[in-house]
Amino acid sequence: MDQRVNGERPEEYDPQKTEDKWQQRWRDQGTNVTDIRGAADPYYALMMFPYPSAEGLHVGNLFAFVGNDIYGRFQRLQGHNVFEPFGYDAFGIHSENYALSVGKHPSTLIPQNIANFERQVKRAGLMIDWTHSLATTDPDYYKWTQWVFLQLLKKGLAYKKQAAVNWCPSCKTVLANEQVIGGRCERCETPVEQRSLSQWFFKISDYAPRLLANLDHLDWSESTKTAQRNWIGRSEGAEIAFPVATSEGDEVIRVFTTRPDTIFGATYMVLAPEHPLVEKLTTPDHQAVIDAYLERTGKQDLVTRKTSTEKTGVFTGSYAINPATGQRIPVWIADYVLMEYGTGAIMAVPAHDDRDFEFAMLFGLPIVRVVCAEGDDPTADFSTPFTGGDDAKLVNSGRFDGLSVEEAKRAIVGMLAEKGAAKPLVNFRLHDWCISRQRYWGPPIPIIYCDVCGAVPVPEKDLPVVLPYVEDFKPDDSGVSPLARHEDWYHVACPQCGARGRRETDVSDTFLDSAWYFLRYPSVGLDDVPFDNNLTKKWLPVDTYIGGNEHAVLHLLYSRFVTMVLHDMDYLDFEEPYVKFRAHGLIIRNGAKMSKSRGNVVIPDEYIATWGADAFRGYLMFLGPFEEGGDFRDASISGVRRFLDRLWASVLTAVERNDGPTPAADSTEVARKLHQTIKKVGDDIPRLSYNTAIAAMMEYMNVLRRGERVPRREEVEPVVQLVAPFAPHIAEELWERLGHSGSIFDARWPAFDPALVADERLELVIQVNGKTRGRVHVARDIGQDAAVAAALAEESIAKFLSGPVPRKIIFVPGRLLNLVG
RNA sequence: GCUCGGGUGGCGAAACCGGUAGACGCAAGGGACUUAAAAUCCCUUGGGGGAAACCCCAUGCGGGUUCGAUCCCCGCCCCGAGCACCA
Repeated sequence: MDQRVNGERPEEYDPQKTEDKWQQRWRDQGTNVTDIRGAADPYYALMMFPYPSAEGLHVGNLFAFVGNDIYGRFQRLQGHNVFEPFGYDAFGIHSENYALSVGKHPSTLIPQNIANFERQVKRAGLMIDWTHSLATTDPDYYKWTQWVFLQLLKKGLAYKKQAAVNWCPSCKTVLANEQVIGGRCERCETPVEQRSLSQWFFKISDYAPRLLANLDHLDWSESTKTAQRNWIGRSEGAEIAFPVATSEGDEVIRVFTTRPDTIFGATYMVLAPEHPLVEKLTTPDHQAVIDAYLERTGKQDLVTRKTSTEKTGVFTGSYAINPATGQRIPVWIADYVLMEYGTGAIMAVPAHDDRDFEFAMLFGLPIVRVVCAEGDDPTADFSTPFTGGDDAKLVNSGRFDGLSVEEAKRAIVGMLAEKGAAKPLVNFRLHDWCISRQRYWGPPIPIIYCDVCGAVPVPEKDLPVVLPYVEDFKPDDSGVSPLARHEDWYHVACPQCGARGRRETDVSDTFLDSAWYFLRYPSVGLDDVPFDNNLTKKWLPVDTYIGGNEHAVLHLLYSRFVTMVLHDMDYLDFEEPYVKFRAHGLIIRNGAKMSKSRGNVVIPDEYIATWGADAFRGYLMFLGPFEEGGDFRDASISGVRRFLDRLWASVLTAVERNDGPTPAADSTEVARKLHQTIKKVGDDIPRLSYNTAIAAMMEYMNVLRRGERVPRREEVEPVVQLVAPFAPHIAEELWERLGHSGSIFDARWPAFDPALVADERLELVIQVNGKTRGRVHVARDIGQDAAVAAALAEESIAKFLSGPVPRKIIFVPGRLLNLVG
């Protein structure tokens, strides 16, 4: 080493040794245990808990955890009592499918996986309070998951209905809408079929307006909020009644439309195949065709239905009356109209809707144009529907001709409303949350069916309904959970009347487990309440939440919903669970997605063994912006490791240094850089701009080590503190060697001197006609006239001006001077 | 198709409010140390021109606004993620 002081080779940095030592000490001294009851200044830094897979911790998980850990450690250095808990989302289809594939029971596999995860997470040096960890599979935990179900039931927000549900023929279970991706099962990609089963639902749709409105006030990643807005899917429009033409009764077809202004162009109607009026409206001569169509569409799986672009449909033989024109229009059935949205029926306006246009062209139905762009000929032929345009005006619409689209919407709904034929309506795409799973590995839904009393909730005092050990937990085609095979468990007395009863055999969706876990963490260990009132007041809502955007619409929406319900039932005094949420980016490997099949998955253990946890953490944070993710390249880790090596060497030499004179000018430059770095890192961490924070520290080390000078203690000590959130082990070790006792995380973040942050001399950029032509050294507070004089004094700058004096001067104090001329 | 990101050297990236484009790091080349190698340290490194001082070009493409555009506006192209017949 160049910087050795007395000729001896300084001790080399040995990450394994340092990291073992400090992990041991943290454990022994309870460094990371939060004073849950006594904390004066609580800060809840939460990361999404993982599903403990058999493969172990993925580098993507670790990326998220480290990002949160840095944030949490930084908050602690600011003086907060930081609570950074960890747990496992251990129930669910992933675990069960894996257990099936290796022929073992999940109740033996999951504890193994958790032990492995815990080892890996500890090796990474996260500031986790292990005295408050949980697994959703603990009866102590799912007791309260069942309790949450009972609260929703009590509030009238849980109900059972026979419904067409998404059925995965491979996993042999019902899937929530969110688990169906492009018509396929999100786990196994098998095309999803429709099945009719009796299922438990949560009325999340009742909360749609609030779930949407609150988003405006949340400090969340914008991309996540957008995803939720789209998922909730608010549309403003009107419900309009079309009387059926031939019926002697007063049958009407109700439709939802966002374009009531186009009603004069509604030339036919379409019902979804499952629409209840189909039977009534089918005329005898069309019966055979309709039956054949229903037979065909009923059997279709979701992939065919959702990916086929071709329109199909049949005429019922019946007509309805367009309430605007009074004309008879045919009523068709087609599967491009969905029963789940709106009323399951539409008025078709082929001239102004892509789908209706395609359908009308295919079946030769009339197309009437009722909206035109300004100056267009309404009678001209057209080959594509006209769906919008700011200057659009109504035509062929009687007394509404000439109105703009917005005016016409109001006027036409107003006119129809007077006749009782329409009302303004807001629709949401968000469907109720189906929580029933005909599977084994989940918390049993706490319901008992009694022949006398019907569906009876299990009394809260009898919770948990323990998931019994079932040797053969393989799901089958019956649509009944494997739990029904456990006779002793299945048969039970009715808690109300004592008559013979049977347990509900479905378990609940994994997303219910994770919808409330953040409420439990502070209260882990308490068995008489799901969450203690005082602890909840102290710690919640969560201060910062970090996780992946893959949960933007699933977990994050459900946990908001459950929190709102518990708030409405006076269990919580807040209705939004996460004050601040940031979605981290995705890590790819050498430009490609990581996947097992590509064989390019980064296993953290190997890298940590080679480079040390601190260097690995640092590299993960350095490879790209935290919120955007980045490209993991093996060769690049050495850069961060070299930085730590240099920090180590510099601190050791500074400690050994015999204090001699340091050139004044030099140390001033170092001091300025140091204070600028303290400011920069302190600004960057709260913005999650970890990559630039690390770059700033590297830059400082480069300045510090320039030339032959030996660094002074006060020049390295603050850097050790800055680096602590990123590389906690080496920071602790160096802190100790600098003569401190106790954890560096019980010290305070260093302050910077504002006077040193600002350079006194300024390199003013001189532009001529917007092009940089030079820079001059001037006093920081130089005025415009002096700056211009200084610039013109430079021949290399003045020569670019066409005349002796600039025509125009733009002066940005402290930044630049632009001379035009 | 719709929504949201993104496109900057050989590579990962930076530029925070419209003001020095490429910080920091990797890789590469050269040098020092070494019997040698590794490690370490120092130097060079967007492209083109020039002996040099310097000059020109350059942030996916084409326009525009501006004294000045990676940044704002209009029109395209490409990549990624999500949603997808939602009336």
